[in-house]
Amino acid sequence: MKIENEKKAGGLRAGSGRKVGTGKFQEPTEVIRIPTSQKSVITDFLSAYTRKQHDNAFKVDLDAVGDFEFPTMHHVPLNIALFNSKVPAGNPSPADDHVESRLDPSEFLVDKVDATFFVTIQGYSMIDAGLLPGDKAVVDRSKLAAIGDIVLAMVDGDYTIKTLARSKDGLPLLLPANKSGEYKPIEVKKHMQVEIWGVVTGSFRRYK
Amino acid sequence: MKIENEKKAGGLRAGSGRKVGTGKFQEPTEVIRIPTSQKSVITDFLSAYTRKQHDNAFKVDLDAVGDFEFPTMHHVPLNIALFNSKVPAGNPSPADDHVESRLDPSEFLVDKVDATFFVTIQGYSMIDAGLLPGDKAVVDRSKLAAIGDIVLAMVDGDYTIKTLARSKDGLPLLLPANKSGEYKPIEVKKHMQVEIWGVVTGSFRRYK
DNA sequence: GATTTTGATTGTTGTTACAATAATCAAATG
DNA sequence: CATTTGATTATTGTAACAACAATCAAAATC
Repeated sequence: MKIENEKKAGGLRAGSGRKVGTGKFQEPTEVIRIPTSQKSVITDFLSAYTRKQHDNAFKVDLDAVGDFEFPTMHHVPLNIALFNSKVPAGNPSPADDHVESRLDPSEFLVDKVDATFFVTIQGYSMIDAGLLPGDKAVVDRSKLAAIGDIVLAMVDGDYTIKTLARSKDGLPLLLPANKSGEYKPIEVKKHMQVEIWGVVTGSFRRYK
Repeated sequence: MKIENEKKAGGLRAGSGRKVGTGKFQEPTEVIRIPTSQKSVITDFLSAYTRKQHDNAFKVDLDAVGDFEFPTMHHVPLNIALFNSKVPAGNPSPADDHVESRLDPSEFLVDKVDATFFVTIQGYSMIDAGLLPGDKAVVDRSKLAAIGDIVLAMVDGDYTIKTLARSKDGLPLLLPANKSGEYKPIEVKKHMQVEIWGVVTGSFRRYK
């Protein structure tokens, strides 16, 4: 037996309904079309982005939870000879002695695969640190930035790589490494939106 | 008055219709939902990606005989999270060089494993080429050295890394890359024992 | 009066559907 | 033989959707 309108606990409520920003991205979304081959790349980027959003929102240690993760690197280990350039005169052969050690660039450069990403350097602001345009900077999100570290920071929406320092009044300072003086230090003021995304732990490049 | 089937130049044609891969991305696409704030970042990434696809199209066409196939030469698992640094606001220049697809540093740096070794840089003679003391230079012995290449040479029993050039009289010249003038070019004379050991194809370092 | 239940309401999200456009083919035309 | 033509199929941006999740305050219950 069904009686209509017998009970009505619900109904029209002013201001009811789900609130904006309660979704995965905590902000409005939209739909775009992408090439299939780049889907995983973009979803990786977005998972990193959402992770950051959640980090900032809750300030909890998500590493313990392990919900979010970068793809694991299926890496084929290489072991390539590293030579000491002070090889004594004579006829040294790379196949023989004088091998300082054997190393794999990926293992050498990357500590935590799931906390590491690469950024391509633009501009000459860090040239004195040996970072040229086009170089790939290895960024480790898991490391705590210390004074003197080269860091990837987002300042008012733009990414920049600078040396982290502290000004006399205690506020953070982002220093370029370019003697020319073309690039100015960024003093972090209260009103600025600055976030340290990670510490630059290494770099690599190709010449040819 | 309409007469049906008066003229029909068209009609069913086997194999007719638009071909796959004729779109902007030259590959299948799909739809994903993204946070609105990241739309420009992702569209930048995609525009740079399509630009690269088009650049490569020439090479592909040369040896592509059968259907459409991408040169899966590096089907080797290469990974690590993408990051695409945002193009500075107000700068509409295409972001080609900021595109990072998944990257394995070892794959990126080493072409022929058997012909590659590493040398640790000492001294500041190549600092303007971005080679600092302690950096690991990637040396490929299989590549032919050309004028302008950074090479590992053995001069009278000592190893040195310099830029290969040619002097006015046609003899090889090994140029340092250091504006300070502290390091002098090495003019290769007849009586000298000079051997090019390989071409420096890349480098890498750790900061922390 | 305080707490819990309830149903309408609204945002989220992954997917599908669609319409306009673009590319392609071979028969028909000239 | 070159051009026109209309059917055909892919592309692509967007709209629509369905299932779900979150929220509210009235109603029911304690």
